Amino acid sequence: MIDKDSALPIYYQLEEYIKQLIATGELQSGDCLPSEREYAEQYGISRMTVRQAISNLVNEGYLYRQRGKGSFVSNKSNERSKGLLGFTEQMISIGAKPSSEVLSFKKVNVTEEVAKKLEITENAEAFEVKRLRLADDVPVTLEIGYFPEALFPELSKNVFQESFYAYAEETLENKIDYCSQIIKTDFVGKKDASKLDMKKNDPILRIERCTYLATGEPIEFVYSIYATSSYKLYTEMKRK
Amino acid sequence: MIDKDSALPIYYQLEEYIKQLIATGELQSGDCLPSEREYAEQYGISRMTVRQAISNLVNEGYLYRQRGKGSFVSNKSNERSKGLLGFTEQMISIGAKPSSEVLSFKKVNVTEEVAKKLEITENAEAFEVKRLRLADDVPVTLEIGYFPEALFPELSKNVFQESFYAYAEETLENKIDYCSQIIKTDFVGKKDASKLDMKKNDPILRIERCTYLATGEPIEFVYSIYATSSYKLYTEMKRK
DNA sequence: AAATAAGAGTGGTGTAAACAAAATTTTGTG
DNA sequence: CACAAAATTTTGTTTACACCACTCTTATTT
Repeated sequence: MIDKDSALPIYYQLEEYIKQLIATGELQSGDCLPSEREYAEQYGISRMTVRQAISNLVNEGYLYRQRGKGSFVSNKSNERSKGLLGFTEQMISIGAKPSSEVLSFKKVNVTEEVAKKLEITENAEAFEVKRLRLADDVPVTLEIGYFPEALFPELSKNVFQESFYAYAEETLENKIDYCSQIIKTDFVGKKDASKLDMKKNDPILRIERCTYLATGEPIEFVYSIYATSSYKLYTEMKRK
Repeated sequence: MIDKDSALPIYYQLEEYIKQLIATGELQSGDCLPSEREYAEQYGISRMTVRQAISNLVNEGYLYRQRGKGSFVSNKSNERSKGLLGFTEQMISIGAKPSSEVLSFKKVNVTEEVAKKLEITENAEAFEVKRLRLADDVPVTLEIGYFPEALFPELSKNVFQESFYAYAEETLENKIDYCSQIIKTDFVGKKDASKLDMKKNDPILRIERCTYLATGEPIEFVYSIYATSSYKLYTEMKRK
């Protein structure tokens, strides 16, 4: 269970072990975990190491603690969202087959608005990518994305046939951390309607999304429109 | 700066101190913090205590760490969203004056769908509240909310003139932790249109929101429609 | 029988120390 | 001067311990 000679940290091994118990149902919602001292004694490790494992799982929403009582499994721990996912990842997670049709790919000088969002100087270069994205071959969204040339000098059209998030996490040392979105409604125009198999003036979601690294550095800014007849937007927000 | 005799934990005092340095601009985006050992020595506290403070700030998105280099201030640390906010809190945070008009308030036996969302038995009792909510006296959303009678036996109409989230956090021991939302577009009906100062068939956002405690226990389920001509929905998602 | 006190168990906070791993700086050598 | 090795500095992991605050059960007292 716990291998002290492993290259992986002990607290990480314990984390994965507890996650697995939850996944298999051996630990159910509301169940009380063994106490920190019990874990420490059982595996011959320090209580602080156990605490680190449990603290991480609390931060990730799997567990919660109550002083004087114990640590417990959250009700939703096994069905909580996986957090921020790119379109490709999102489709896979709900069991749909994602695909992308790159409508255009070119290097441009960014507009004032995009420059501001990406925190780069106006007229700096960025890749502009227009994509139609499909779930199980049904078109659900049209996107125009901007990616700073300075961050992704090697960016190519191929990347957008696959998952950009996966590419970005490979290329950059720092992982993707979060995104912020502005959502409003609108009517679909004639051109976009035909691409999305909609009638003109059907309602759409218009979303502006900016994605950031843990450093706070923006890595993409995307305008998109969603046909919500075939797609429901799901978001989760954490308090404080 | 650090008061060892304070009732407040040392790590918490250090957290607040560092947050303040960021807020006042003494620590700017990308700046490197003093090392953990420096902090420990300077304030005569243990390095592990310093680590706890910094770890918490990393989790909250204020800082990020790089092994061998140091701890740094995130670019966005001073302008990150406050996370999940109720309508009242949200309006205050953007400087608008929130108000509520309670259209109806009664105890009902919940429908199958609501029972499922609130994880209570079908036909269990809950308070049903219909509200029109305004920002700076402009109507922006219509809500029908359900609140389990078992959790809030004392719930009264007055609560909904104010902020329900504030009431819930006072009443319950466990704090509100997160919410999940399903968002889609629709056209507004005749009745709702008049209440929201809209024309029939204007586009709206239809949102189903369920709010949970850290235990995973649902405390409210709300159907709402938003007139996004006067209101933009803002969400933030964290990765992993 | 009810109220109180004591004890045991839980997570919360804090210390001191050691070594590992990664990045940087200094030093030594050719 | 340029390059490599060594030392230093950083965060990362882990241990062992001590005491506090809170919750619950049990024993004692009233």
